[in-house]
Amino acid sequence: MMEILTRRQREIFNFLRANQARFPYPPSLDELCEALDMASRGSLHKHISALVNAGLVEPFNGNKQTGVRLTAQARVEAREGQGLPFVGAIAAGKPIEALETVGYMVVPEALKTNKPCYVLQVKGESMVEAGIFDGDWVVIEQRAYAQNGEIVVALIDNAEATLKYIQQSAGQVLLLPANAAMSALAYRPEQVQIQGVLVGQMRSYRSHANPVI
Amino acid sequence: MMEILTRRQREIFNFLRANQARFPYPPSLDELCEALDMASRGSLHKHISALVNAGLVEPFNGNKQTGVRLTAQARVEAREGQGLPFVGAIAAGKPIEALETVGYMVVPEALKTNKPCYVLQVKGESMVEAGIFDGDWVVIEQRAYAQNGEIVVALIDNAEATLKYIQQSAGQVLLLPANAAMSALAYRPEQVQIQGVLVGQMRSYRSHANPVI
DNA sequence: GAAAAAAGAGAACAAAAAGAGAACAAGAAA
DNA sequence: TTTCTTGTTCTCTTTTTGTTCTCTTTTTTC
Repeated sequence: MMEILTRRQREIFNFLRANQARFPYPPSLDELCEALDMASRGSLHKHISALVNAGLVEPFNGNKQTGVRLTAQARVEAREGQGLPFVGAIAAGKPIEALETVGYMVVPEALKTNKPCYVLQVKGESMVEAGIFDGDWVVIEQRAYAQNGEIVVALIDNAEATLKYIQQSAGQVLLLPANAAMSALAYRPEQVQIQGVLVGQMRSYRSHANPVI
Repeated sequence: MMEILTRRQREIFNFLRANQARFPYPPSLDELCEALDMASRGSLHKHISALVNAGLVEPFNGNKQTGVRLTAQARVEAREGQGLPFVGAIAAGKPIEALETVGYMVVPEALKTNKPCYVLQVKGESMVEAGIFDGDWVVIEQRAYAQNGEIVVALIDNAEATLKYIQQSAGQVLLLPANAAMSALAYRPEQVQIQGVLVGQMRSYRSHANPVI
């Protein structure tokens, strides 16, 4: 009954799971062919049939319905992976490590990468000229290095975490605010630990919006 | 009784849902035909009938009323859908009515309200000082009125749509950009039609992020 | 390398869905 | 009245979609 999936079948299932938000409506076999860069509807049908058999995709003519849609079970599984960890606010004098995961926040696909990401709330005015305001949420891709000019979460002297533009050169790391009222700070490379790079930003214009689920 | 909608039926339903406030009055079948770029009223009628059957659209002759209007239930369902309609970019010289629902975008709870909302992509620099940049996505609550000081999507002379601060007084409506290089514009109240109010904003720092596809 | 399994291309087919267009009655507007 | 718009019902054609084949290519396994 519950046959084991082949590699390609699992590949297609993962594609469906990861991209269900891409399709406004359950995709037809033809549409899926294009999305998967396949030329033959018949070939794809073979795979989808296997997924139906495995209980991961709704059968077509069982319901009189067109389009490939995941079963409820498969969908729940997909949603668990949708939220990013929300680790609270980026507060001066407090390393990110000290921040626990407070909850999870659903973030649009376009605002994250396919690497591990987390969400921070911004405190302070240091990046206002970059369009990042006090209270905004930022999506951070977790990594320890950055390109010059990127906006990073940097931990300074293992004590203070800030969101700033970074400019690295031999023997010196510059952290540049986007605020004419503040000045750039220079550090030795060993003082600065990159905790992630900005990949997305969000703002609510409601007074008491609560992001966490 | 509650039949399952076909793809086209759901497509049309979503169109209605996303555009209900864009029609001053409930649209007739002919008007909808034009909006949907269909040539045959009879064909559309078939779809609308299916929606009536599904309890999503008010029956015509039940009420002695013309025009297609959603049922109360359909409005509730609008909230259950996880994504908001993404209606494309807000471009100068183009009324919002002309924009179709291009797709759907998953938006954090904190960035929307419990009223109908939709997502627009911002074109232009008129709101940079409010932290809204070219290419950002904004979440708009669909309503026809606004408080002074709110940022609104305004349709001017039924032709041009923009995102601006609004300042209404007797006999005059001011639309204020957040850009020192641009100047405020004054209109008579009847020239300005409010299409929605800004409730959320998002930005991606990835190069080619596509929210809907 | 041979055999087996998996994946793919492409054609053909039936059913469903979508669409065009005509016709008609009821009502509103001129 | 006449004219126009509205919803409604038809028939007919076109397009889309799932399904089932056969055949070829690629990958895996022994």
